[in-house]
Amino acid sequence: MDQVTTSADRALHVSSRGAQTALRLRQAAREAFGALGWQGTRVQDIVTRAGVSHGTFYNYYENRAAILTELVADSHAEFVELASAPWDADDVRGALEHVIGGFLDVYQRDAAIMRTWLQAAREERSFSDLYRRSRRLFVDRVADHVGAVGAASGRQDGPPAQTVASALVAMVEHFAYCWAVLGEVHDRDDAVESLVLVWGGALNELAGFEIVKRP
Amino acid sequence: MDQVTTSADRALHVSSRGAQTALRLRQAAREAFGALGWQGTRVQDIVTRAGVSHGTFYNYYENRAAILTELVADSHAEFVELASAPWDADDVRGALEHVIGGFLDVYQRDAAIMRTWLQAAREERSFSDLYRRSRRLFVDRVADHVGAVGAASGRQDGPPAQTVASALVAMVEHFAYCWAVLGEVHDRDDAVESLVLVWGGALNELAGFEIVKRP
Amino acid sequence: MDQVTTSADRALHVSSRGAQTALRLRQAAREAFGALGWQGTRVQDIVTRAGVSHGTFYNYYENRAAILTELVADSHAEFVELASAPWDADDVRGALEHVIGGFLDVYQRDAAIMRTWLQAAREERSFSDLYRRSRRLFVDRVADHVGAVGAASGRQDGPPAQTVASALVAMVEHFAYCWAVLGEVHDRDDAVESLVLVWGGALNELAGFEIVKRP
Amino acid sequence: MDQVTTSADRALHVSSRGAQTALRLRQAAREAFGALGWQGTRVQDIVTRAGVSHGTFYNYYENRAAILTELVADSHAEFVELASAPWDADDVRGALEHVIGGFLDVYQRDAAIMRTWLQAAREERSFSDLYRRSRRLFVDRVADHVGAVGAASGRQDGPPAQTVASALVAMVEHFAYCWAVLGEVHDRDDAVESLVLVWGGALNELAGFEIVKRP
DNA sequence: CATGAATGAGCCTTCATTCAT
DNA sequence: TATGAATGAAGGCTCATTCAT
Repeated sequence: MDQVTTSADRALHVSSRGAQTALRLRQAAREAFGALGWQGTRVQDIVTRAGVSHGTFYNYYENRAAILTELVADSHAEFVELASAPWDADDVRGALEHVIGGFLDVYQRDAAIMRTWLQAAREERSFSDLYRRSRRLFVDRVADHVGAVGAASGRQDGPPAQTVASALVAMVEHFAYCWAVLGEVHDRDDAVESLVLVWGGALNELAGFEIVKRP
Repeated sequence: MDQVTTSADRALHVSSRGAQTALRLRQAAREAFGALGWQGTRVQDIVTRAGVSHGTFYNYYENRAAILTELVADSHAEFVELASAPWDADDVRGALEHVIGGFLDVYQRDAAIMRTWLQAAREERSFSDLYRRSRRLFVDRVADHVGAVGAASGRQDGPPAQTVASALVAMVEHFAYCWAVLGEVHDRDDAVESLVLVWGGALNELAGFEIVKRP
Repeated sequence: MDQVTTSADRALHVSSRGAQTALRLRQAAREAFGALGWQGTRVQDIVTRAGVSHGTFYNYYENRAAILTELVADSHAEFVELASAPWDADDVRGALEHVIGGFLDVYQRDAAIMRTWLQAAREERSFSDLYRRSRRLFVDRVADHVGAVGAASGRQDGPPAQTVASALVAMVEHFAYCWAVLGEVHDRDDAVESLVLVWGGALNELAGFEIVKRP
Repeated sequence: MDQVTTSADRALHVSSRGAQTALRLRQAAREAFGALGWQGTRVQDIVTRAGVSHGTFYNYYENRAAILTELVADSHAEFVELASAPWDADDVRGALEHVIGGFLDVYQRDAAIMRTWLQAAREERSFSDLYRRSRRLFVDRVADHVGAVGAASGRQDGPPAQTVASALVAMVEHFAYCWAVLGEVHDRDDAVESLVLVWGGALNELAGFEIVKRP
């Protein structure tokens, strides 16, 4: 009886026309967020780019955050995949190059969304939660490896694997941000080499021998 | 009506009463920004905390950005000092521990301002410029050292010093952010040890020998 | 392009399928208005309950008001019938009990519509006109009786029959509203007895003798 | 720290200028509500009449409902006073004339607000609660009297005093509404006489003798 | 007949900033 | 210097209604 109805009970958008419009809105949002940032983007900026009316937006998304959520989900999925990729224990350098290179590539391709995501994370809980979860995934995975290397070395006095892992992930992540979002100039392959060099140096320190060999 | 008002009316706030008010506003702003963030803080939030009227704010600061600029300047100065501190070339480990530890300490003490600064940097050019300059300072300094170490090793094939330096600074910086702002849990000394371990590992890689010795 | 559409396209809804849909819409509207009130009910709330699409509504009704008009017409017809029912002049008490009891019963059964009708009457002229006409019917009829009773008493100094009648009808009507719509708790038979008592008392006053006898 | 600030923390309006503006807003609201009703009145309609800007309204009232609440409070206070007035048990007719006449006068003077109040009561809980409380006050008071009269008569078989009282109050109230708000034409003194006649007739029925004598 | 996507006018509310006192 | 009232631009969101399929 007293059932509450939301604007979402309006449309399912299963038709091809509806799907088309949703797609155009997403693309328009991607452009708008990229150009104007999270705070700078008004719903108006999105619908103008999409060539639809203001009201149409609300047939598809509850608000500005909802559409960003969808865009972010795509990037997030790619990171999850990267973080879950198998790892060649016999070729640590190769594995590092692959994962770090992949990370930089995804980050650069989605730079606009990454920037917006991080902006939004400052004011909307859902985005910061997703960011934290995303980061967690990498840190935990890295901590496993770091812990294993440290344990194999037989030395007991090193710093916690979680802390080392947090530092390594922070490096890659923020380097990617400075490069892809802030526009710091680096050659992509130099970047991978540098990050692998640092990461490898850390592993060598922990292992006590050259677990990551010079190329 | 015929009372003359001079431009000195809105003056330098050198009187002790004016200075008092300005101080209270700055402290109130620090609190407000810390609690509500950059986008979340309205001028109202500041004046309420300062116990002054709305209009008074504009006697001292042009707008919300102006007061943050002052607060940020303090933190920035500390970073400049850190980045310019002398460097003991004979005790690289000790020097690293000192600078990195100092950085973490400043960051944590000023966590609220750092958070706000970075938020504001996403939408106001002046803050992002200051951030870039601040970061540049560290990166250049580190690049000098990294370059020197690499040059001493006699090897020509390593990655650019600027890129390696960017990665190392990104690591410390973003680790500090995750720790002090996002609330990731790490012991302070473990954090320093971890960061020094990674940084030292990188230098050792570049040097080709143990320039940074195990503790 | 060259397909011709005739006005018959939007036609009389005489087909069994059309009639079905119209019926479902009316029932859905009855539910929706009952649950959400006049201002609170959107076309969406009706079509959702009816299980038809948004556009379909407008194939049957011009707007929200049109469908309420139909629902209200039913209730109105019942009141007209009540107001026009024959009146047993020899058993005034019995006649009063019958009409007042009938009024309460109709009012309670249609409480949801009555509530909505009166809400809509505050902002749409057509509904308030209908309300006025409906009320007029009762008042005029009662005024006839009151006038007759007063005239029979031979006294000339009483208040106008129209005014007394207006008061009596207002009593029954608003009591019914408070009971059926606002949820004031009264036993149905006590209610009839109370209203008849007051009404009868008034007639006795006017008649100057016990035209309405104690039960 | 995380204290929430509302728009109400903005101004206290203790200055004469502020009080002036608040007064103008209230008068403007009275006019606007009177002319346009509850649903029909936009904040814009109020500020235009008051000759102030849109934003100014929100310096004084949280929203449209807040300003009506203040206006309604005045009328409500008058009803409370009426309902609490002393009652001359020796001159029931005089007492009835006084209270009923007073009620009609207040109702007519505040007709615009009464209309708006009742409109708003259909959709905002606070207004309907106030209405219920207001009505309750009268009904309870009347029920006491009706109960006393019934008890004095020694007859046990009458309807509940609460139900009779509800009917009597409903009569006066809705008659006043039809007269003052809907514009039904009645002479004020005839109206009082009619209502007293009915009310008195009811008391006489209950008492079993002429407790309310013919004038 | 049914569908549901598209439209856009319209209202509410916030808040940075100005300015007369 | 301090005050706080006034301003008004700006943006979010709703929902009745239209219309092509």
